[in-house]
Amino acid sequence: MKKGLLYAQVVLPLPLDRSFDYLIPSSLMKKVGIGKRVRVPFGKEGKVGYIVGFSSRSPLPPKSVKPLGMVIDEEPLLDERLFELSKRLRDYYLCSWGEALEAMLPTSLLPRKRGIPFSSVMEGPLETVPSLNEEQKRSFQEIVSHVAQERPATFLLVGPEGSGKMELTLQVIRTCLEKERSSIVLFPEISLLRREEERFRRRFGEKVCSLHSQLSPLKRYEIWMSLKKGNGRVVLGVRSAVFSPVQQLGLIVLYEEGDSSYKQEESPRYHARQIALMRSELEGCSILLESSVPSLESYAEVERGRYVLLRLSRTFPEKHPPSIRIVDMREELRDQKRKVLFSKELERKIAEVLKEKGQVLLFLNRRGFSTFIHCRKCGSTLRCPNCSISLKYHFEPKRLICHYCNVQEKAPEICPACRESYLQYSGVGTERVESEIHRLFPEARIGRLDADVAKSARSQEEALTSFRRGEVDLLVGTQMVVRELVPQGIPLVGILSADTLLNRPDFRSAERTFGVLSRLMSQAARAEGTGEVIIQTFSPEKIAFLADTSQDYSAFYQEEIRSRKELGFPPFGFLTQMTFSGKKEEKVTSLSNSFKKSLNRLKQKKRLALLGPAPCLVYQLKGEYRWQLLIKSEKPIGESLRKILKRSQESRAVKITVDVDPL
DNA sequence: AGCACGCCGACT
DNA sequence: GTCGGCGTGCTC
Repeated sequence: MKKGLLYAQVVLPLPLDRSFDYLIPSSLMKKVGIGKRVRVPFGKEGKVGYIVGFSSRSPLPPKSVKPLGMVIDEEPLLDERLFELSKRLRDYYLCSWGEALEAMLPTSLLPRKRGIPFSSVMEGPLETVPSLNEEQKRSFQEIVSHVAQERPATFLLVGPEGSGKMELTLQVIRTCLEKERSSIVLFPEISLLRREEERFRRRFGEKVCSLHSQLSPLKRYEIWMSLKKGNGRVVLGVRSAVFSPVQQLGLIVLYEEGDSSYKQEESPRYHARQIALMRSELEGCSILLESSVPSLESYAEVERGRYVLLRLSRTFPEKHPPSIRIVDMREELRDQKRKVLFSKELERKIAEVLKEKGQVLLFLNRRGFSTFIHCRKCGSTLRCPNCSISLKYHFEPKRLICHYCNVQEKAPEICPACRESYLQYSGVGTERVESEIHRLFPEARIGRLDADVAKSARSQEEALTSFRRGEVDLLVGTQMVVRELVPQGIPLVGILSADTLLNRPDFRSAERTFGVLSRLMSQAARAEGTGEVIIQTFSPEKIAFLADTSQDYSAFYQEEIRSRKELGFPPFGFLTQMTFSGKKEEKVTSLSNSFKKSLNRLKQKKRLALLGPAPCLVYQLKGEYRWQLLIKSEKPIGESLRKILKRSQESRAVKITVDVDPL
């Protein structure tokens, strides 16, 4: 410690945009250091905070400054680079410094938070390295030339499942290891990580470690500390592992880079890809983004010459693309005089495939049995008491459930408003599809996979493996079935309502739809015979375009990028979403309006476009009113926004949340 | 965020 | 007469 520095500046794990000064007792003078954790008196209980700086004077009257309790760490938990990263995280995503630091540390180092104990140790003989084909070799050389010469670059590796993306990754990592460089490999979810884990271990043995929430807190802590010491060289993990304290970081890999789980939906609302880019700047590592369907943002970076595009095609088995049928549900409605779940064509096709002992996959992105219940007498709809959302009827557990706050009620026999028994259950979810299939095809063995089934990891895995093994003839599911299920391909894939994907009030809805359609279509690609995809929709023209371009990403890209440019949405400029929430609606609206006025002063200088304030899509959530304000800007506006926030946050009747680069 | 303090409504 | 609602201010 330098002489004469008396006060330590400490940040705390609270949403407070400031630090607190503490006197450094002479006994601790040798132990203090930037980035070290300290126990400090704070309020009633005291807290654990982080030293972020020192000063020789404090603006406070001397007797109101309290001394540090103790210095917890011998060495700072985060080295200079990660400490610097915490500042960038704080500034970019507008959280407090303390929150940023906490997000970077394993939960076992945070007070009052614990993970679920789990342990997996696996050792086996090291695997021999398969050779790459010509196409893979070219991509390999390209990446390795950057990594080896320490010219960091970001690569976008595009290829279908079975094109050897993972093998290529393994070999790049091996080259990194030869250069004493570590790697971080990120997966969207733990189940995907677990699927690849063994392969990594067989290849790299003890150099591999996994870092995720299923490990016991102690294990997590041990792994984290050993990484810091430079022991682990290949880290597998989900989103938060992007902060792994590995030494000599050479490469960060994001598997399925467009997956929305890379975005954290609580403060700090960071995106792992963005953090990877920050680490690349600070530590000079390369980034490898992988996907079967790249995100529009990443592809745009390729077009701008900032990312390097690498393509792989399928190796073995060779697959034939499926035939695609788009069923116009307007005609179906006209012919059958009522809304139907299955078009005649889809029903006939399911019957055919089942008869030939083939498998069927049905996709519908709505869970539950009925998605809304209304009274035919008085017209009222059954709504959640806390949220402005219609309640969904779930056959299991035969109750009405709110998908936002999870409130559950008994399903009423009579209308709660008019007390008559004219309640109609309509709107279709996966449970309803399951029961309908059961009625139409009583012989078929049916499986279902959605968030309700996936509540336990085991039943999720069960649903998948029983379909893979052919123990189930027909699987109905939500988003969770879009990744590859059967390596040889599925003869029939039915998309029951493409409109529920497309008609969402979100500028990314076309991209989302395209992603789901492309992935489902590749599932119907078969090594033997021809698979078929039947898409039911009320907007056949738009869906036809998205389906046709599924084999040609750049055609989709050209069209979509034009509309993004027209509307000024990403990748053209930045988006920041502000949400104002509180129990008193007029306070919420007035604060959101006055916030807009403050922003208006910056409008010219920073070239902002302000959309709203408008009620959120779910404008009542858990009993609170919510309004939002969307800010379009050319560059990040964190700094200006923080200043305005500081002035506006005085009233606590309204909570303000900021989401930078919202999804 | 958590906690204390302080000022107005329905109750043992 | 009290218990308790949540609006406001403070934490080094």
